[in-house]
Amino acid sequence: MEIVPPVDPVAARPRGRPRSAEVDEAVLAATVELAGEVGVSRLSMDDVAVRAKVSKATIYRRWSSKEALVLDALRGAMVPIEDVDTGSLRGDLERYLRELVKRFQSGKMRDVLPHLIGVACHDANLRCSLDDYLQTRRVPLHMILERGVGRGELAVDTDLDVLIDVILGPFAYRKLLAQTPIDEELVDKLLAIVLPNLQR
Amino acid sequence: MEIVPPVDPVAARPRGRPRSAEVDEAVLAATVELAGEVGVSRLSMDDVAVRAKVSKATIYRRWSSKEALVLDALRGAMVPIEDVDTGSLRGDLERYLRELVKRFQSGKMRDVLPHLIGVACHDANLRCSLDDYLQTRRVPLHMILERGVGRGELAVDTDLDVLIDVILGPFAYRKLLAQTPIDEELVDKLLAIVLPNLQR
Amino acid sequence: MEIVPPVDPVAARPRGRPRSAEVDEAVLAATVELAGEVGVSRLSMDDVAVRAKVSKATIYRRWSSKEALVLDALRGAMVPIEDVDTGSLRGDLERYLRELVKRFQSGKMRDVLPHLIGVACHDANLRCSLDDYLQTRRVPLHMILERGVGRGELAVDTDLDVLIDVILGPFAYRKLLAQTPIDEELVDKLLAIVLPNLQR
Amino acid sequence: MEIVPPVDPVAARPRGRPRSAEVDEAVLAATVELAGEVGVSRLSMDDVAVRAKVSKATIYRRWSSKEALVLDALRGAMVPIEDVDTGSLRGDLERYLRELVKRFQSGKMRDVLPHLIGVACHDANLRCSLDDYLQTRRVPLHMILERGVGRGELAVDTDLDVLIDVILGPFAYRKLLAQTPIDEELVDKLLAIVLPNLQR
DNA sequence: AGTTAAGCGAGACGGTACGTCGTGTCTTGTG
DNA sequence: CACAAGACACGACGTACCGTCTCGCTTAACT
Repeated sequence: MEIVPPVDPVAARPRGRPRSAEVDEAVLAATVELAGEVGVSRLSMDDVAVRAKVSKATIYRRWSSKEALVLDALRGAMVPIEDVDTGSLRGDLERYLRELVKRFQSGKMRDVLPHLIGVACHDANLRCSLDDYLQTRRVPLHMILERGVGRGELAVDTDLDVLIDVILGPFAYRKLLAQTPIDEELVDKLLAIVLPNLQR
Repeated sequence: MEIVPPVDPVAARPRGRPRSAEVDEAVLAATVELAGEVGVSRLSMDDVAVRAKVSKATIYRRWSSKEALVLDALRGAMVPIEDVDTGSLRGDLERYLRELVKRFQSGKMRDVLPHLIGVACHDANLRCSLDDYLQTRRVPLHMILERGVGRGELAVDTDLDVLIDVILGPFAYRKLLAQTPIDEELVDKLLAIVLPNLQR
Repeated sequence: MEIVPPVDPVAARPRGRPRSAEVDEAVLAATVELAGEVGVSRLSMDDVAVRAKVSKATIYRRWSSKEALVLDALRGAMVPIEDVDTGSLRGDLERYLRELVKRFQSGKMRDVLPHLIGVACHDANLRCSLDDYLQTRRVPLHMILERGVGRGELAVDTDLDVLIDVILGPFAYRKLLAQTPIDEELVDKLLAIVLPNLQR
Repeated sequence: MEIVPPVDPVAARPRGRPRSAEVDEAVLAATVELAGEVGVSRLSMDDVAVRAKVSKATIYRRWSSKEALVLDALRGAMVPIEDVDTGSLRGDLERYLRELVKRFQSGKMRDVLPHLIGVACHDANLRCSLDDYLQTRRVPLHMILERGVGRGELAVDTDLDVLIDVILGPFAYRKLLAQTPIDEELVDKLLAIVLPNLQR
């Protein structure tokens, strides 16, 4: 999303005044603050600029649109879930999903995703970044499931992608549509439904 | 979403000139047309008014915002799925989900939902109507599952609501987030995961 | 301005329900009140209708436009100045102008005229009624001046119309443009300038 | 009327991008054009914006309302009458008033004043600018009359302000109220009434 | 007494303009 | 060059007012 090209460590020394790193921080911080306060769709670039004590042009020099900025802020605010091998598929999944619940419960940037998916419908660039973002949730899950296959806990011909959809689907559904709570209970019941059927 | 209160079955005739039914039709039709042509977010109230040959004030008299209107149009465009008892849980579910797939595939109003859920985050009224809308999908499913419990195909202590989340979740996930295809294959694999003991 | 044709005492009996006289009063009263409170240009027909406890259609059945109504209200609020023969041109003029000053000082409907003249520019109907209204000020003056000619206090070839313009002009100027006070002092000084030059 | 504060002669350079002078010109020109074509009251800000190839927001950044804009345009369109000393009060006045007649006859912006004075009643800002505008007509007259006093053509104790009201009053009356012609004849007869002792 | 045409209250309606807001770009002067 | 400040084009927003209309009810005068 960033406009800045990947800087070649040597050569590629851009000419004039270098970009201030403080600006990036200030803008992202202001974005997170405002998104939390008024929601993403009522967050305006002018407000972000004022809050970050930065000019709008400076923001647009780094992010191509409001959504690009917000997505970047979201990504920054998203604490990754590292994949730990607990020795069993059930253990791995349980650990992973409990962590996921924690992420969902942390209030900040709550309505970011709902807003972004609407915009992503007609913004290929954002669409792409959003996919990218989603992978950070899918990838560890994929590894967990692969280990399960390796251990013989899952059939070799299981379609892991669909299985991931089935596992993450309820989270998406509750978050985006039903607005029902995402909690430990959901994890337990979800695993109770899905796991027994997967055992070899 | 309509502002008109539920009409008292007896008397309760509102006083002045009654609202024209043609206006409702024209506006909803124009909304569906425009949403299909340019997408929800590029649909403007001015355009709807022009297309429906209606004044903007008239639209706002009935719908409190663009989203309220669009949601109403969405509801009208949503063909319900009737619940048919095929004799088995698997049969019922399969039939229901295959119908659901068809609904998702029909292009019109495709990006309506993604747009609405962003707005519903800070619009209690819309939130409420959206919930209402979602029930249209959950209710028949609930009946199917209840029949399954009755037949002994599902354990009596199954949490049907979570099960519905698990069934509808992958659809929501693919539609709203992953943008991956929603097709017959998904139905097959989803059922294989959720109902393996009932398989064959 | 009234749409009702002058009723032929005999014949011309209109058929259906006769118009209510109370309505006329209530509407004119409401108009005067509101014009005094918020000014003519911020007075709206809807507000008048509410205040008079009357429907808008009923108002428009009697007056063709907001301005027609306001002009009618203005005319009703305008206390005429009767012409009294004091025996001398100076006496007549002085008396008349002092009365005129009183009329200008009475606050009600203060900004009616300013508003109407703007509208009259592109409303022939109103233009006509306005001329009519202005005559009620000019006619008595004309009589006074004619008596002056008769008494030999004015030259026979004096252009009375221009003279009236000169006498009323300063009032119009102060009222509409300069917003400077219209008081006894103005009368004295005006007569001091105009009268000596008119003596035969 | 301009929102820009009176620029401090020294420094006081405002910070951001300076306002474009072309915009002012384009907007004022468009206003004069449209006012001439359709009249002030049918002139809309949207039309002005389109004609001037400028955005509405830009117009509102400079003028607080339609009337403020129109008044500014009026002021620009008003060709001043310079004061020439012809050697006599009568000569000066005659020359000045004949020029004034020409201004009134020039069609452009004809109904601007009638429209503005209605609005000025409840718009202190506009009221103020209007007074300012009126001074442009009074000041030269005042100088003429002062010279008249200096020459002994007018009594030293003459109230010049009232005299100006008497001179300009008939113009205002005919223009705003009576809509009767403002021509050379008026000048002659007005002077005959006001300055008979100086005649011939 | 019943008929009938108009008056009337309520409020929907088309149309038009309003003034504001938000996005993303552009243009200054300054560091 | 980056940056702050803020002007700018574009386009949508939701509101307000005008004058007309469409209901159902009421009121008299005429049959």
